[in-house]
Amino acid sequence: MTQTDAPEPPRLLPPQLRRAWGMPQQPGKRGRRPSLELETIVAQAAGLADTGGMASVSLVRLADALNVTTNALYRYVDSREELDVLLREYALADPPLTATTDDWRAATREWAGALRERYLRHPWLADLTLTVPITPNALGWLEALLAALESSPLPAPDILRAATLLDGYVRFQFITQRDLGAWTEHPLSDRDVVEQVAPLIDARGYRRVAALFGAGQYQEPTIATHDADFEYGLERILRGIAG
Amino acid sequence: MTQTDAPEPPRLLPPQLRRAWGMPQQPGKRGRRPSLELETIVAQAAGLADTGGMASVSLVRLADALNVTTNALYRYVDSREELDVLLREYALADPPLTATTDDWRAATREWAGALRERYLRHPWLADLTLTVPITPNALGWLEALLAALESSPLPAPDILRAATLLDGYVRFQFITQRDLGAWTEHPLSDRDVVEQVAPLIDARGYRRVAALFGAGQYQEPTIATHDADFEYGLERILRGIAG
DNA sequence: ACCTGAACACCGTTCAAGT
DNA sequence: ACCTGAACACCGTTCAAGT
Repeated sequence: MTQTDAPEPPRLLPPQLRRAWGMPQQPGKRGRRPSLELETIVAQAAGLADTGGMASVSLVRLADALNVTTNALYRYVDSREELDVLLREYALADPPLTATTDDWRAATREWAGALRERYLRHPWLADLTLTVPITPNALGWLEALLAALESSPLPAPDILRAATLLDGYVRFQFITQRDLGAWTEHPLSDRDVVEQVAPLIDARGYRRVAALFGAGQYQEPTIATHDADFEYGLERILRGIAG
Repeated sequence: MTQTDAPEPPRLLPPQLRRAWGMPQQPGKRGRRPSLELETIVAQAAGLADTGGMASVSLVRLADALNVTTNALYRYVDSREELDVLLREYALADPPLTATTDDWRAATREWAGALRERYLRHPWLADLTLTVPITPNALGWLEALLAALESSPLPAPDILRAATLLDGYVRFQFITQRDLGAWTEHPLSDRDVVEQVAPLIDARGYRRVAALFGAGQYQEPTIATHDADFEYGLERILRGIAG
């Protein structure tokens, strides 16, 4: 007896995606009612991350903050990995509305600025493993960017590449600034260290790097320079795209 | 009694940097001779990472592979964090020689290609936390890029920003391709899933994303398209920089 | 069906020995 | 000075209960 005439049960999305897409897990089953909502769990996790960074988010601490046992969380989430996916979705909630302007540069700049704000608000967003957008909010951001680029001179096959370039730029630019900032606050950035390293740099013959060190370009970035640096790279990319 | 007339002992670099710069730790002290070399430890760690990814590198497994106790490693390395710094240096060993050409675009392309090869050879390089270059090999790469950009039309204050842009581009471009590739091999990329997600995308009104899905642009990137995608973004950046 | 208690196989790190 | 043994405070995850 073959299986062919038994109608294929509609294959479900993997649970990870199902949850991210907000689909009910086991609709209408009965028994003890859950004491938590998935949303409050994710919100709590985001709160922990906002306060102490991604390093302070663990299932143990999360459960603790929710007054539950660690294991109880596995009723709501399949794994730590899925929690991360949901955290990403949380930070990307309410993607910007599709722009209606004809000025694709302005629309793209607006998009990039909005995404950058998400990173600034939830710096841990940069710590989540980059994944191909397949979840609703991530796709919402992609949709908005595609809309912005629609009036650009780009040929169709280049639009996704340009979108990837822009999305990646916002991300890595934020990371660079964040880590550079962390370094500046770090004891290692003491003038002392720079003075210690300088002769080593000279010894290696890195004269261009030495010049940068000498010019103090490695020190004390301010918010103003942060914004200017962000704009700089974005502008170059826009010009490059415009061809 | 003040401390002022006691000559300040020459402040040493933090041990982390000292080791990365190859300076002897406690020169000439005597006692039991070390059974390991720092270099073999780092090489072994890199080997583990090459084989099983960054996730398979732990002090426990590393010590095991070296036939030592975990704690013994602390004679050579201050912390796991320092091991990561040294791993980065390992992957960036022998930075490219400073280019002598006048063609800054060609030189920059060459630089970017060389860095990309490092990522391809040691994919875990992308998993290490990005830090401000203060170690010899990282600075060597920066020096080479600054040299390449020297004949460009960039004003001096923009050179470091352009360098950051290029360095970041190679990194995030690699990450994007790697993760997209991992996703394509992943069961989630089944045609089934795409078919499952498609109606959800429609329901959200993401018509541009839906078009991409329909066109199959989300599927099966090849090495050829990888190279082409890399070139695409690099070319845009170069054009943007050239102004 | 939910939640707990107990347990497992891992982490990185520290301390008090031994040689 | 090096290395070991033992211990600590953490991880994520699984299983067998209890209600």
